[in-house]
Amino acid sequence: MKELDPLLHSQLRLAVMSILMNVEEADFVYLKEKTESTAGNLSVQLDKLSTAGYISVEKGMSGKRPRTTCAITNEGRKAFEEYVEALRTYLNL
Amino acid sequence: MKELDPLLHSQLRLAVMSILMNVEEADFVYLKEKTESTAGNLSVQLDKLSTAGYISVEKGMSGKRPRTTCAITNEGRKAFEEYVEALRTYLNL
DNA sequence: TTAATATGGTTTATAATATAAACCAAATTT
DNA sequence: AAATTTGGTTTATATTATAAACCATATTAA
Repeated sequence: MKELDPLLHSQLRLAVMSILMNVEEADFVYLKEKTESTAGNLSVQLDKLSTAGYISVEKGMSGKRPRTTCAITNEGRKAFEEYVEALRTYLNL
Repeated sequence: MKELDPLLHSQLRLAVMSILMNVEEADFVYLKEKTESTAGNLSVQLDKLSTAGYISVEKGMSGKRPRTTCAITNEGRKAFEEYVEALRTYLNL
């Protein structure tokens, strides 16, 4: 049976990747609301995805407030697709 | 976003459930070979699935050697199907 | 016949992971 | 000017997965 990329096989990281697959970019606050996660948990998981090269993270400013924007990378897209393929063999889809 | 049943969202337990979805029953040795897991890990994960009521575990004898046979329960089948449904929303399948 | 090895596991210790709590700086409101 | 909100990060803790160590019986080899 195929390996399931452990970086993607995590509920929160998978949710984030799932969102980023379908949108040009998304900011921290949006991801937090959509995934109903705590800020701390989200911060940690974004770091991991970023370190793995699966997403890019831009820390900028929106007016006077900080704004962190995330987008999926090509590598991330590829990894996500491979993960889905691997999962199919488990789910018989 | 839907919750992913943490009992099923584990590579080894998911692999076991996946196998048991497609077969009447399977014994310990077969599951170990198919999943390429260590005996210890498999034993622990089978216990968890059993405790959750997702599989039944029968410890018997095959000739002079012990033989542990597993089968999915209706509850397990239902949980697996719900897990697949929840995952679909992440994978856009 | 007894010592070594294989079979089919379980129990326990450890490493990895996810998660939340505590914290921080700046902006806003009271 | 004190309290609260916003947008996070860092660190501590709880949970989980995993393998290592172990156990009992059976088989094989010396």
